[in-house]
Amino acid sequence: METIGEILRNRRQTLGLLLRQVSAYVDIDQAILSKIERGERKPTKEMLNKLAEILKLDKDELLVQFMSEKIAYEIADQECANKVLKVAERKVNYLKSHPIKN
Amino acid sequence: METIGEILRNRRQTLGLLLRQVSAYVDIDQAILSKIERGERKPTKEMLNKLAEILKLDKDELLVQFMSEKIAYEIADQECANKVLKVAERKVNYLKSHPIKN
DNA sequence: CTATATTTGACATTAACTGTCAAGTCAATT
DNA sequence: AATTGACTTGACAGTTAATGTCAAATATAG
Repeated sequence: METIGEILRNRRQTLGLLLRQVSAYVDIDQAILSKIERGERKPTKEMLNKLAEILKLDKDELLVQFMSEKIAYEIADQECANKVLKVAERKVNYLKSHPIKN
Repeated sequence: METIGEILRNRRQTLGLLLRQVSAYVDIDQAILSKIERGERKPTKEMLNKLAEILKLDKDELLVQFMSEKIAYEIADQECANKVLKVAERKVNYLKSHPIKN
């Protein structure tokens, strides 16, 4: 199972790009990109979009990977992780089917 | 669909308890409990456990409600919310089936 | 009106997150 | 071994977010 960081790093290397080049495009310090690739920091959505662009990855897919990873790590230690996800799904559908929010 | 806050408040009122009494048991300021019940603040897991005790609610169930609500609000605005949950489930199962972490 | 319950907001404290930078490691090359 | 280039690491400062405390404001009941 590939983490976001691994996806980004593998893709970057496949394309033969350097940290320096990618981080310049995304407009962040290369130290940050390095940390993101190693899972030490989390990218913002803006960064993700830029990364998807330069690495020619699907933006939505990358976002899904990112958010699901975040959630998974949040709850993986819980006995009831799967139940949490099931209930979350019900709540999401409820929220979606129901009009305005704040 | 009942929020955590509503669950707590309804239950407290059903039992005829005052904010003051419950907050004393949980050992927090009653202003905080008031805010929790109205969704303005999030309880910690410790608070949740104490609340479950004094309100005679199932701890695990309350935790599930809490975490799923948190997740639902995090992603409900996303087009791909359901996909995120599906992928998160796969990741959770992967993490669980795989030995140690950090 | 007053007494009790709850809500609200200002405030201070603390924790978490961010980006920047310089020094450090590591591998390949000369 | 010294140099070079790519990447990593940790200290630091700045910003934002979360937390608790308290007193004043509202509301509700009697």
